[in-house]
Amino acid sequence: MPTRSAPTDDRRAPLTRERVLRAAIDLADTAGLGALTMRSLAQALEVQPMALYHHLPNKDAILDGVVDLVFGEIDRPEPGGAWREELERRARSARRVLGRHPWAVVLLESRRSPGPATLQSHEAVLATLRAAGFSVAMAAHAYAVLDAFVYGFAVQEASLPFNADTAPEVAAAMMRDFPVDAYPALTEFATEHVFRPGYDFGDEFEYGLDLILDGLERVPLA
Amino acid sequence: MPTRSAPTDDRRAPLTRERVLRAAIDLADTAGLGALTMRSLAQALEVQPMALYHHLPNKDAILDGVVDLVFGEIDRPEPGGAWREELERRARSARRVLGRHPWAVVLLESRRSPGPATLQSHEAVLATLRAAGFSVAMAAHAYAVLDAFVYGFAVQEASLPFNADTAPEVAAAMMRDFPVDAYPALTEFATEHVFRPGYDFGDEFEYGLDLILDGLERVPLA
DNA sequence: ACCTGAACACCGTTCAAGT
DNA sequence: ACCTGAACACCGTTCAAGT
Repeated sequence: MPTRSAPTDDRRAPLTRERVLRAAIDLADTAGLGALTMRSLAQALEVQPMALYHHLPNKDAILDGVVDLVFGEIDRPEPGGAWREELERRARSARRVLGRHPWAVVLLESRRSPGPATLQSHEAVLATLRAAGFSVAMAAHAYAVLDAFVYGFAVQEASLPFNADTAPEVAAAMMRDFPVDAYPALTEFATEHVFRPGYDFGDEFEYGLDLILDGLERVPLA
Repeated sequence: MPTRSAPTDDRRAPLTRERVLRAAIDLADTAGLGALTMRSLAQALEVQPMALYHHLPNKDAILDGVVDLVFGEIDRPEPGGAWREELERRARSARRVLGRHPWAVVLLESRRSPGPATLQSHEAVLATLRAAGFSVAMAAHAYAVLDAFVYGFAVQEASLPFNADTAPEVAAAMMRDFPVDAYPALTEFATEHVFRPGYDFGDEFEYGLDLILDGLERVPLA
């Protein structure tokens, strides 16, 4: 180990594109996307705001870069492997990564200039499907339905006002002034299922993923 | 008809919550979500920015209100009807509405305080599933996978940099400096399918919707 | 080559005031 | 009751300058 303090004194390391993007992700993870401003990012890096513009052209480029790093965290399927297992692994990884970076969910699918990690991710999925015998048209169908589900689920999960642990308190608060008569099915749904101890919305992910993969398995590949 | 000019001189009508929200939707439809600021909204209503605060507490409340109006545009399924047809109709309607208001896609599932139209929408879906014999647990599965797909698809569609008409030009521009060797599956996918005349990403919606509804039909309701 | 300081044209929002 | 004017504490970004 040449330098023992590499991880701690990197506030003094020279600014690089990489360091700026990593700091941006840290900031969004801890304080949310709204707290990610050029000024707060500069402060986190102990530098003046204008120093950032020397490494990235503008804030949009920072968001593009950050999205590509997040895409890079998602496991890629192995072309040539069993397609169902490989796509399952990728889907679960995507959900896990987006769980770590909930602020990234709205960014991921809305950026217009994909970076290399994003392209490699798409490449790996398509190559896996083609290697398994899917026609180009069927691969398009499969990818569209799978990705819509994975991202849609991540959006819903990221916006839940509670998790499995905090559900009881949130439930009590919501029910206090909820017009139960106007929404009987919703009330039944909440009181008898969603807010019961043991219910975890996250479990719906595996159900939906299986349903979609079952459907893709049943259909002719060409 | 008591007043012949009701639709045209409503710039002079008194400000109401309703008028503010309608103007906000118009502004976002024509100029995007980024152009929706308190100041631009006030200008569209020919009023000073601070006048808005008399009808809505803050910008967040405007976004909440706008989301609820958009939810209100989505057809609700009829409980007691054939569940598959009813949910299909709702899903198609949701996609159409989100196509009209692409800026709303990122807002719809990320707001924390649902309005009455949002609650009625959820109520109608759950009531339809329950009336068709789905158990509460199965209704939760069905709703989660369907909604994740519908919103996820809308997100993807809203962020496509092209539509069926403009695809050829966009394709040519993208291919000019695309590293085809690094992404062979992606290149094949683009040149032999997605950018071919006649391909419409929107058609993937019907494929995925059918696949999911087929899956739900096959599964026991309880 | 890399960073800074001051400024510009924006934000959402508060507060005190007008009618 | 409803709207306004001026101000505050923020934004992203440009431009000219420092080392």
